[in-house]
Amino acid sequence: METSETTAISDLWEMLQQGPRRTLAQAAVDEFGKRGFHATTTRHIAERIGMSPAALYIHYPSKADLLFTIAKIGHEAVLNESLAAVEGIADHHERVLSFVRTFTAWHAVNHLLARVIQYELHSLQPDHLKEIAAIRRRTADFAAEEFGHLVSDTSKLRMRTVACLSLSIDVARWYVPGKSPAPEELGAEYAQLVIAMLRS
Amino acid sequence: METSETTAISDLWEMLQQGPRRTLAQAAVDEFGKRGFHATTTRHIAERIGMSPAALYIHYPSKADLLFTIAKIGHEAVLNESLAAVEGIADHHERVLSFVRTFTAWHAVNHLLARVIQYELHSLQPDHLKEIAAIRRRTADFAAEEFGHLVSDTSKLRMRTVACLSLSIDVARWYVPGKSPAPEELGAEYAQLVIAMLRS
DNA sequence: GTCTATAGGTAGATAGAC
DNA sequence: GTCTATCTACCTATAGAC
Repeated sequence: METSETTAISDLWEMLQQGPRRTLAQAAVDEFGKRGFHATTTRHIAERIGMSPAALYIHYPSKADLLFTIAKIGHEAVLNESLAAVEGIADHHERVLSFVRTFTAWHAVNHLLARVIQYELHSLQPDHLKEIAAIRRRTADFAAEEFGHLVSDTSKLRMRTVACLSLSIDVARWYVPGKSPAPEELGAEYAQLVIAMLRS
Repeated sequence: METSETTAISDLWEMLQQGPRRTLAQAAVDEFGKRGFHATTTRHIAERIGMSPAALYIHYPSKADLLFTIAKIGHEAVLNESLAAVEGIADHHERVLSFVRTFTAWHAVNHLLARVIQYELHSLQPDHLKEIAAIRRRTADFAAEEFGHLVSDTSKLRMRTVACLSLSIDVARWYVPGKSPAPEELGAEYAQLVIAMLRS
């Protein structure tokens, strides 16, 4: 089965209709990802797309809400792509391979978005964080269930799950397009490493 | 050999004489680590130790310089503890085990400091970043040399080194004292995982 | 060396014209 | 819906008393 990553990635922003609302969110991802949420001003975001800072407030009630929108889209995208990656695969080993390939490649391709959703949780308002945490829990639970089929010692499942997800998430921190390995290559390599970690 | 982690950790701030300069840096680590550099104000830091915001500027020329001081101390501590961890050990396998145990445990014990030094690089001034990058390179080179003795396929050494260091560094992101495994336990477990990754 | 008070700058957000 | 102009608040950093 083709994983049709390109299609999935172009669908990433589908829940925002195309137009200024989407354009602003995409610009904000680049700026937040580069400098961090608090170091980024509404002027940075607006300038990047040739608008005035005031334009942001027509489409979002606040800068904080823009971050929340991005976080929600990003986390739902990771979860949905992970679920889709194992769909129709019966063999546990193959399911884990496909999941880790997809999860890792996603963090490489979308490394700026990934930085925002993984490293700016503390910048979310409490009510926003609560909603985001629920999505993250679903992703972690899914991973634990998949990994569980390959870990014999159940007492080690929790720590191994954290470690395996952690390995792929951290790609967002160091990944440099052009310099780092291609996302699919990295995903394939990391899938092997995760298998080695789970079986050890 | 006892790794005498406690001693090493208490020596972490040795390059700052005890007094307000050290107190300020320690308070800043907690605040920067919790909220991020740009979200933290000089008032947050000063209030935590019962001083006025102005007091900071007696001991540091700027908030940016306080971050640089912290980054330098942190990165030098990681490097020095890593080098010390393998000292006197001849067997390559044992050296890697000891290094990973120490490197991982450091990021757990000092997870707030680790967050600052690993996730706030983009908040450093260009000249400061250059100096910090040099220390990071020494640590990465050291790791690559140690790991190199356990990786047969040399074409994979670079990616494996990134992955193995990445795994331990990301501990700083998710570690919660009391809830997460004890640092030494985590270090021992991660050392096994790294071995599995390198040998696979 | 530490404080209070404040200068100078800039951020998020709003008002009102078009 | 978008802009220009601006308000209010707060942040870094300094001045000057003690």
